[in-house]
Amino acid sequence: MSIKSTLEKVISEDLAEIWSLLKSEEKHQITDNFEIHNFKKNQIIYAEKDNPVHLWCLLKGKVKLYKDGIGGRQQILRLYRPIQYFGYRAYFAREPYVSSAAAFEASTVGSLPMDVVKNMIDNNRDLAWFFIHELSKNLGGSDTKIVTLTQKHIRGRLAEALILLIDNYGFEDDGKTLKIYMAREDVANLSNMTTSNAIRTLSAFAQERIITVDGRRIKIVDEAKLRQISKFG
Amino acid sequence: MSIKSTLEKVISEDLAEIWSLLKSEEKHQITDNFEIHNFKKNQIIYAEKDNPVHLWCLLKGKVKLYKDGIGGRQQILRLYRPIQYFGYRAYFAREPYVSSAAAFEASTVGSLPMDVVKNMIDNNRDLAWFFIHELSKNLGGSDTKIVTLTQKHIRGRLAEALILLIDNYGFEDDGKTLKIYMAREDVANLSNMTTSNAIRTLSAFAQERIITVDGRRIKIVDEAKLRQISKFG
DNA sequence: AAATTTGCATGTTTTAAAGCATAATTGTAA
DNA sequence: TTACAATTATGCTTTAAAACATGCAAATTT
Repeated sequence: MSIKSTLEKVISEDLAEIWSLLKSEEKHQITDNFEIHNFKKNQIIYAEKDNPVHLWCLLKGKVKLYKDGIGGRQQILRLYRPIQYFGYRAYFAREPYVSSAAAFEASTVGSLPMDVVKNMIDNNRDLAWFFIHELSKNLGGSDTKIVTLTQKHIRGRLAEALILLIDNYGFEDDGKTLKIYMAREDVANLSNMTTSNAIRTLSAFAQERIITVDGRRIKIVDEAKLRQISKFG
Repeated sequence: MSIKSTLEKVISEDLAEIWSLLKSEEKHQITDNFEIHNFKKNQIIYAEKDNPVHLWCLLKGKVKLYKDGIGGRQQILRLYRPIQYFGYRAYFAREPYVSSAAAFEASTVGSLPMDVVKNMIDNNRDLAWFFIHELSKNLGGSDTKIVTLTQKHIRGRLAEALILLIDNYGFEDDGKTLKIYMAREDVANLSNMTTSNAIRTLSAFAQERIITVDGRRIKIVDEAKLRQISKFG
């Protein structure tokens, strides 16, 4: 099977959501310009201050969007799973990236030049709406995050982070084990706390039988309790 | 002069940015559906959890977009000046508002039903781009805010808030006095701190001759120093 | 297998900011 | 004009979380 037909297969099978919005000339535009990249665990896909050139599409693996802050502190802003798109905001805002993207684990990512995307939006109303919708959802999420990360206490923030992980990556077949395995440091960077406090608070949750922890394997035992802690703050 | 022609005048003079993007049928659609409202100081324009129905356009005055958090603590997310648009994000995200909008001072605001806006976007590529661009800029701003509000110290956050006020509302004719007069509580809500600490830190800045404070009149004496404090954190 | 690094865990100390109390001042309504 | 409420100002106390220190275990490298 040729590279090109493999590509078309991957694209047409995996990009369902956007793909179905496209006309056939647009599909050609994509297959001609789409490139597939493999990133290793922790490899950076793009970095803050870079100029946005591509739309990125996560095909396989997990990707984090984060921002480096003060004293090496990192804040994870959003998590991506297949099939999701990222890296387009800065281009639309006509500014360099304000955040960085890195592979959380070995990942396969497709790229498409943003000028191609721009042309497609110009000629496809549905595609324009797709991005308006995505941007609007993300903006609501970030506005909400501003308040929860600044006002909730450590336990509330960690509970919320765990719920985010559930919503984003779901459970293993047992219906309890989180389908993402991340370092304590990343858990901390997700919930705006130090690594020490992430460890401490995870231990506390385990002691209270809200979760069980076995290395990076986290089992959610009492999701209701978790949501309750998240709400209180 | 009839109400309608007044309206057309107001609209065509003040809505320059969007207006110039419109075709003439669209202009009629607007004048037929556009309503003008007056809000008193501190009056709420819409509230969190409401369903978004209108696009709002600030014609005169100042408006804050904010979110009520824990224990009555309020976080100001964005500030609007004439002529700016707000209230559309939630509609595009197909969800209720996650934040509230209130007049900071006596303000005049125009409203236009979002279904009209939707139709216009469907038929006007430039208008689609206008919203994609606005949403993208706002998302970058919120993502940045997440990090500065969680990681910078009080002085850095206040300095940043003051710079935001400069950028948003500018100076009086003297080139030094901030063209917005807000309660210490609002300064606090803008920079994620308690009212006490906003007062304390403003006093500290005054003592260090970075600003002068006379009631709600804030004069920026040393903007460079302010930017320096904001950067350090 | 030994050595070294990396990540996890937990206790102690320090500190930035919140919380609370109390005046002083200003604005506002009766 | 007085009376009342709201806002601003300042000092003192408390506390949540960071910072720091140390130990242990697992994973990697040599």
